[in-house]
Amino acid sequence: MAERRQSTSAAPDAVLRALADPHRRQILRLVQHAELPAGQIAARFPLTQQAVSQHIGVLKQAGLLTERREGTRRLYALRHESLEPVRELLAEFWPDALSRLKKAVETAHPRPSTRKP
Amino acid sequence: MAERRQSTSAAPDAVLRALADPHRRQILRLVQHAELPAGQIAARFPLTQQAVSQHIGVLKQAGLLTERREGTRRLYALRHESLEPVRELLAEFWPDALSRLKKAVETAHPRPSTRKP
DNA sequence: TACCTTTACAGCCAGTTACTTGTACAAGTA
DNA sequence: TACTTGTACAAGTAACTGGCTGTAAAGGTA
Repeated sequence: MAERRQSTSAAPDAVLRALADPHRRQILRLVQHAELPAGQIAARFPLTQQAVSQHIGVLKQAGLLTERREGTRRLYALRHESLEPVRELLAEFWPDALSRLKKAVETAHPRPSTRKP
Repeated sequence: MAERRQSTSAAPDAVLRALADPHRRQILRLVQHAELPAGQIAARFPLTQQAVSQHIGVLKQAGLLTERREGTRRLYALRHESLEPVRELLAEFWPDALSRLKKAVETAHPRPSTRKP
């Protein structure tokens, strides 16, 4: 069973499972606006470097992180597009959320007139 | 040892973990538009009734399902609002997705004028 | 060269998950 | 009452997860 999706997103399983951990979400927060080396990420947690490295591995495998090597360091950053499966899931199960998001966007960044004729 | 997860906010964890399983997502698809008794849900899967019952339990515990008893049967339905943590997560990590959703909504349901004062 | 820094890999372990089979219980029906 | 149906609860198990410690490898620096 479990037929393959032909969407740009692979199985959403890995993405959702990766996101279902507070440590990993915190890692994403740290790298969502700028790259950070693994060591600096690890320093923010009450875990060993190795444990954080494993979390990074999970996020990387889910496609949520980009990795760039610079000398001995590895710089990580959030790959925003990889959240596409989450958006699809929301669109499928809670289409009403779309309009709520729409309102939120309009309130946050009101545009003069961007409506379709 | 290994101090267990000190959940910053345990809310999204249960929802995301519950959603990170294809069987459970399929259950949600079955009940997203209409109630269904547990037995009819179970009949759609190549699993035992008990296994599906456990999946339903996970979804219920995450707040994703409502339960209504009718005689010996228990009718389940998707509780859409429980996807709120998913929406929040998307808003936090992929704000650009909001405008993409906004466009999708505008294309689907163009409104005359519904702006906030 | 030797040493240090940065990071991942390997192996171990306890707790969790996703199943299974067996059973109990509540609510209809004969 | 006894029987059937619909469903959850209980206990067992293999595989997975998330932490740990120890170690190796890649790349700088003296």
